[in-house]
Amino acid sequence: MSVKPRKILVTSALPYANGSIHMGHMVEYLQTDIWVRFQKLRGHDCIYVCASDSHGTPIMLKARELGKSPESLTRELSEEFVRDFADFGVAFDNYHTTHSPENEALTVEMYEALRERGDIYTKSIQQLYDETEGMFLPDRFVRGTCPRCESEDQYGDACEVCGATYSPSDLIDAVSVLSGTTPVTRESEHYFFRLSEYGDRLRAWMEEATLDKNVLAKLEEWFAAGLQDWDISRDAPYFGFRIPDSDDKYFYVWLDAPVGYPASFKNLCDKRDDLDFDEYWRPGHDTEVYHFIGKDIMYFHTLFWPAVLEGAGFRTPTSVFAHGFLTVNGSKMSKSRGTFIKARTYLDNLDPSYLRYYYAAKLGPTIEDIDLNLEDFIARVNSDLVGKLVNIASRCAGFINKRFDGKLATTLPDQALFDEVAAASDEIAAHYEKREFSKAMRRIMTLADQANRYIDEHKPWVLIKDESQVSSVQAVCTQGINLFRSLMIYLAPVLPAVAARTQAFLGNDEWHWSNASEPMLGATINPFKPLLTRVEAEKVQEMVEQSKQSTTKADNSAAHIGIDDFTKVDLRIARIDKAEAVEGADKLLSLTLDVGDSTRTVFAGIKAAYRPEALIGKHVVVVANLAPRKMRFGVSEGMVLAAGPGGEDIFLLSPDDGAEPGMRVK
RNA sequence: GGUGAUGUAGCUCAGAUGGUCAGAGCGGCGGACUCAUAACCCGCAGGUCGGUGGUUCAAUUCCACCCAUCACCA
Repeated sequence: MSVKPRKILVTSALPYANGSIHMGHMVEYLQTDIWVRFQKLRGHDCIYVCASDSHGTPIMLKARELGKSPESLTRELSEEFVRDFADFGVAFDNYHTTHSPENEALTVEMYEALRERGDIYTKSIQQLYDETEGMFLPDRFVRGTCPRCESEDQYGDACEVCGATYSPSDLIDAVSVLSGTTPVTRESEHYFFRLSEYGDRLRAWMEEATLDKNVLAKLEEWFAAGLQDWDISRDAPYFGFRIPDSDDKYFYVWLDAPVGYPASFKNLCDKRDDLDFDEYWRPGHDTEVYHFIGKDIMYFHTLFWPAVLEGAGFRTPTSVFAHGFLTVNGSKMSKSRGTFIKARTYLDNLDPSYLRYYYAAKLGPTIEDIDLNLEDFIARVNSDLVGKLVNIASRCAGFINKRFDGKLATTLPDQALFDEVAAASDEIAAHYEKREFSKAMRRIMTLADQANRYIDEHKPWVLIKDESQVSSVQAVCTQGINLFRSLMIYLAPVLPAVAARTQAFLGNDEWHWSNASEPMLGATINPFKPLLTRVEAEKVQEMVEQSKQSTTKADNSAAHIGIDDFTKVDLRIARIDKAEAVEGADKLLSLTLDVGDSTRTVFAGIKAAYRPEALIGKHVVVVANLAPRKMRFGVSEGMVLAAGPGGEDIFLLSPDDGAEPGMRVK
């Protein structure tokens, strides 16, 4: 190609190092990897960097819970991440960590540049403080009763029941998740970044960044609400970088996390002598920088990050590409259903090529969620990849190998058909470039259908029986193999492993995107071995089962308790005297219980499983000394024991005949 | 609660300044073939395009409201 290669730097969002990589994460890494491989195949200089996001309160606490230092926790997880990604064929040019000297240096440099400009100021704020733990509490570490709907046990930032948003101090009966004690309000000096001053520059940036319309809509929404300054500091104890000139203030993890992009790139520059950091991160160069992210972190990447870069004298991203979330079988990933599938669990059972293709077949450039429907996954992969695509090579290779000594013909019998496939090159490339992977896959599969139809029409298995027609068998199969080869080149970004096997099959064929338009003739190919085998439904089932197991194991691993702990729970037999639906509650039944010496009212979330009238007279087990809870519908004075995942599958515990209300369970 | 997105055949998804825009793949059914990892080829089935109103000669496509799902609210 005569076109000058573009210089492109691509990133995926940094995985947070406090848990394993799962199928949802993989949407992003596979989407990015496919795009990067496409750019490389086109001959561009494309660099793909990533890193582990290694700071913040959740990591600090997770490490403490496991009895490790945050450094070793994040190092171990990073090693796990790297293995998972590599096994999925995600080919980073560099993988680093945000807990690195490069990141600290760049974060401090940006901070000081912003401070010099006057874009940093301090302000005293009030925040909840856990006196037992000796630390300020992030919103998610405070729970209590929603101030609006009075639902209990809600997070400090929002109510999951009524959707209200508020600050932790608004909660009724707020409790620290860490110590269980009631937090107090304390003042603390925090550092703020004047994001509010950046409205015009951000607007200018979003014009030139050619963002997806959904991203733009979201940005407009935020602009309409008004840009607020950003609190970039956190109090000690905190796992992160200390703010210069301060003893006990740290940079908020979201300040240094995106700096991990240039920091990882810096780390790569130090290892290679053909890369210039400034060419990619200072203004005034014609390099391109793209961030692939999930739709949940758009705020950080389209407002804070460009503003910080702009203010600190760095270049802003060329664009930010946001994708949607993953659902499995139509719902959020669920541990109890076995659809919360870790990357490693998948790899233990299935070929990564399957998932790469399946995601590609569903991904577009929008923030729409995509669904991993496991039945559809099996059907789609087997039908498209094995039945259609690989089949083209499989049905031609035998003839070439057995009858023609592996030698391809020197001309194509149907140049027009080959030209049609070659002519799709630009269209498919345009789809890849715009991240319209699903359109690219559809186009490629339509061409695969044509290839199969061609073979069907020319019937080499019939021709081979007529000695005078033998040479046309070689021609037809050479046509088929060339059609297959071109399609595999188009698919190489999605299926690098299958592409590599194909290249070996074709005699170590070297590939560039443009090779798809040039037939391979007269060459000798190798014996055909299956390039990809079918997805086995049992393996998929096995993967789901293992995903269920890994969570039950976690449930069972709860620490042992002593008999003293158990006897603290006052379990009593109770008889249901009255049961009725609660007005306005979808799940609750109001139960009036006879517990021997008294009656009490208990709300139980069993409406979907039991009809009220069927419960009257039934004996159940109740936690009698549970602190009364005020609910929207009244006070619940205990808890009825039941098992099951929920919904219609809830099963009340009941004693054998003879047990009387008030008897203690022990 | 506010804001945004999504809701099209059993499944996964395309689609249009409003008028051949009711489609593809898979599944299903029927047929053909036997080179191929029971793959491939031909044909059929058929969903009032989430619901209710409205604008219009005409709406799945525009508007309003409602319902469901997802996300964000720094």
